[in-house]
Amino acid sequence: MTKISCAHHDDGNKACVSLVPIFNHLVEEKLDEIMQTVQSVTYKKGEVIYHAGDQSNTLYIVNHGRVKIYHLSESGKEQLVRILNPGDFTGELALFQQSIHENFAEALIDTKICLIQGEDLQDILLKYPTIALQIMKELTGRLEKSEQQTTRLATESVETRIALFLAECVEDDTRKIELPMSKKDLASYLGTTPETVSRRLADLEDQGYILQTGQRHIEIIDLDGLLLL
Amino acid sequence: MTKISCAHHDDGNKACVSLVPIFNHLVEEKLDEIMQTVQSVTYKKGEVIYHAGDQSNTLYIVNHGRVKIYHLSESGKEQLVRILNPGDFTGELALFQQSIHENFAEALIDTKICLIQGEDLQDILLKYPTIALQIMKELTGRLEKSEQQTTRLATESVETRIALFLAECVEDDTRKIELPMSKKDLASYLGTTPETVSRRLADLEDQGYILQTGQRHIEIIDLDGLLLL
DNA sequence: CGCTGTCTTGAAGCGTTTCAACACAAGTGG
DNA sequence: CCACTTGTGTTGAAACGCTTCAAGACAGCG
Repeated sequence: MTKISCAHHDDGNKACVSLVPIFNHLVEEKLDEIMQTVQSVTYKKGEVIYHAGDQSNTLYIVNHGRVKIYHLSESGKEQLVRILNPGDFTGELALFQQSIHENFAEALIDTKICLIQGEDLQDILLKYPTIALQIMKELTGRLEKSEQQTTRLATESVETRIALFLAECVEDDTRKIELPMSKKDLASYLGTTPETVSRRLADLEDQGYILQTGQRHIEIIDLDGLLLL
Repeated sequence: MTKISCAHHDDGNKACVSLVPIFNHLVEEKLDEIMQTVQSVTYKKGEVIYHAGDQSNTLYIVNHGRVKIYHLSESGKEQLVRILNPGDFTGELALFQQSIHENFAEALIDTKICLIQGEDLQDILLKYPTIALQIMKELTGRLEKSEQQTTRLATESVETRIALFLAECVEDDTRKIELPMSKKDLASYLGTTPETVSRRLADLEDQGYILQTGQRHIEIIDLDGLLLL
């Protein structure tokens, strides 16, 4: 089902590696060296990349496509942890310990992933500390985001969480946003249910803050108002 | 109120730096070098180390004492993000960007903190990549914990969150645990209210899972039972 | 086109919050 | 050392927000 190709047999990998933000400040020669250690795998939409409980010491880097990381609780409730877009990576804990995945990773669309083994990456990091700094930057950013999400779940109402999420989706200039996921997944990410998301969005629309235009399309009418909720 | 001392004027700093897990694999000579860049500050119980909104590019390492990091929402609700014990650090985002604190840091007891400026630390990391790996390990651990906490807030009931928290407080051997914080702070950490914590703990006691012995002391009667909630 | 999954809307039920009152512990000053 | 003060912890009752279940509308895809 999945296609595995070894780095030095696939020139496409070079594009892959150089695509990744954490590597793209490096000169050609170093990139070649790193490529030697990289494998790549492709997944079709809906395929599971790893399961909770799987053991692994591999770093996964999304080359192209889109991946969702989610958790299943004992009671069967799904919680979306994050979405990976091209250049994003996951599995970093595996760098330091033979660890067990807590979450599931699933390809949302056809996706190509680059793999680096923990030991290989550790060698690379010791040799090229600037890469380590890049990864640290990415990790601290993600940590900050995760703690922010924790705080919101703990202290804000669903309406406020939705409003803040929408506000963060706004690109400069345009007032129109496209939701990066289905409302079902959005509900899971925000720690609520699809029904409640639907109701609160309808409320926000009634109150004149937003306009729902299509399945995943929303127009922000009053951004400042949203942020005051 | 707070006492600032420069590293090379205070021999106590050597103990400080070598205490810190991320540094304690280094040889003497490197420690000396790092010490040159370290400042230390002491805070009395209750003093605020930094405020949300403060600008900073400093890494804070707790030498001795205890610090709580918490967030205040617009509505005035407090959310405890984490507790720092000796050897723990915070402010890592500041390494890469002149950033603004999202949270407050407050000394829970008399506390001594070591400070390293972002640029200094960046130099150190490039020179001694093993330190970068240590910090990455710490960051990934914290990220995993934060995502776990997010997931629990999103999918588990207060009772389950309390049960899981208690289970994690259990040291091997003993069944008696000491809560690492007040019940008020625990409520804030778990995203609920002191009243609810009080009620759910009473429930757990009625159901025979635990025994409340003192203000911060709980005896676990049925650990397996707790984990099945 | 008809299937399947996502989205919406309604009504009932439940867990949690809120407010208020009281018990209790720790810390302070007379 | 006790009384006083302050903050934490407990318990009750009412109110609220969210979830759940069920049924129907809608969109995407074979």
